[in-house]
Amino acid sequence: MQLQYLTYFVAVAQTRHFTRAAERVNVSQPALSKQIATLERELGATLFSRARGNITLTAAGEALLPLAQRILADVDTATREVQELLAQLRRGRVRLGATPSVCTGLLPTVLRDFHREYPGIQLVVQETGSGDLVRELSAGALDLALVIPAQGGPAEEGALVITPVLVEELIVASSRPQRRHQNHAAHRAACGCRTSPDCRW
Amino acid sequence: MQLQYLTYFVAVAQTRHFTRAAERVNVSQPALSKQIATLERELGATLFSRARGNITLTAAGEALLPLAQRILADVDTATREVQELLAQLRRGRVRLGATPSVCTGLLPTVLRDFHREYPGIQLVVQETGSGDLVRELSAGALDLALVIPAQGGPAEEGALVITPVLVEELIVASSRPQRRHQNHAAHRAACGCRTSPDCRW
DNA sequence: GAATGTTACGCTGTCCGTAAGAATC
DNA sequence: GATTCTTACGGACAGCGTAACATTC
Repeated sequence: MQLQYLTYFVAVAQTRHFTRAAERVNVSQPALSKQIATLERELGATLFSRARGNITLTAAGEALLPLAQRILADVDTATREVQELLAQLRRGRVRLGATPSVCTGLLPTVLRDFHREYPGIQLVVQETGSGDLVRELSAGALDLALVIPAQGGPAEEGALVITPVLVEELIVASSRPQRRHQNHAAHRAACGCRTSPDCRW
Repeated sequence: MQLQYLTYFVAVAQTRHFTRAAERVNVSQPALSKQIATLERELGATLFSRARGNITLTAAGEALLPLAQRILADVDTATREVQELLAQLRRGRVRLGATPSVCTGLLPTVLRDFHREYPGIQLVVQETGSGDLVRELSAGALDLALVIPAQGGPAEEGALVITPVLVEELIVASSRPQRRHQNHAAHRAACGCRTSPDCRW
């Protein structure tokens, strides 16, 4: 099954005329005729009753028409929706908060990549501590904040949504041989992974 | 836009894996990969975030998925509905009544053609006068009757639906020169055509 | 013979599979 | 080095347009 078939089918059904349908879909009349024949063969059903100068839909054609129209409309909607989404993604403003360590270590690369992909998005970055960031987020002064969660792992904070993004290993360097910091195992158990599935860093 | 694109797109969206999606739709992985790329180029939007071993939908992909699924489901429904309709058309019974003149002149050819196209339809033909036919039709003993309408042309008869099918010229043959029967002009005016648009005889 | 749909035929573009490449773990 | 996605390339096939044909008015 091809979308083209349905386009041609609907054109003929609406014009009740092969030649005029061909003009409407900008194709030669024999090409359209053949595609309709292919569709009919594929369905195993005659779709049009070809009386000279009086093309009408058969029962099978009547059954197909509404679905064909809906399918074509959906295809149109699909492309349009994606386009509209892109248009929205291409302009706007994001107020992002982050801790000093994040701002120094991770943000520069991420912001560069983001700006390259969405040059129309205005980025406002605020650098302060995790506590302040959460408060400003709650107050609506920020859209997004990269914070270091309190001991015990991520948890819901009122109306805020928290998504684990990155788990870092903290290593104790010492002059005496020593095991890795025990919190590491706890972190992995809490998060289930080293890097969140949503994280592209 | 091709339906194939949407099929491949949905497969990748559901498996979150190009290789496994390719297996599911029975195509080589590079072929699928290329089609997805074509779809993305056509929409002007990236649909998947390709992180190694962690394919996820982008916002555009999320927007497209439900519509793509609906379109594919509709295509499936369309073919199935036509098939079911055909199955119904292929078996059944029609009780047809007709006047003696119709049974003699027109029916044989029509019945032969009809039976050739719908060999599974059982045809029961009853031959009697127009009055009786209408009565039996009203009583539900017939499904269809070919009658000669009362003078004055076709009209609604209770719950019956009447469709003009054929207008015949009646010629007076005489030893003296004479005009065509005057009713002929009246008939044409009433019916608007010599043969009804629905008539293939 | 004019109008209209179908069949025939060669051409082009699209899609496919195999093979090679690139990137990540 | 194994896995996984992308790029390259040659072949097969579907769809197109022109032309010829068939049919009906």
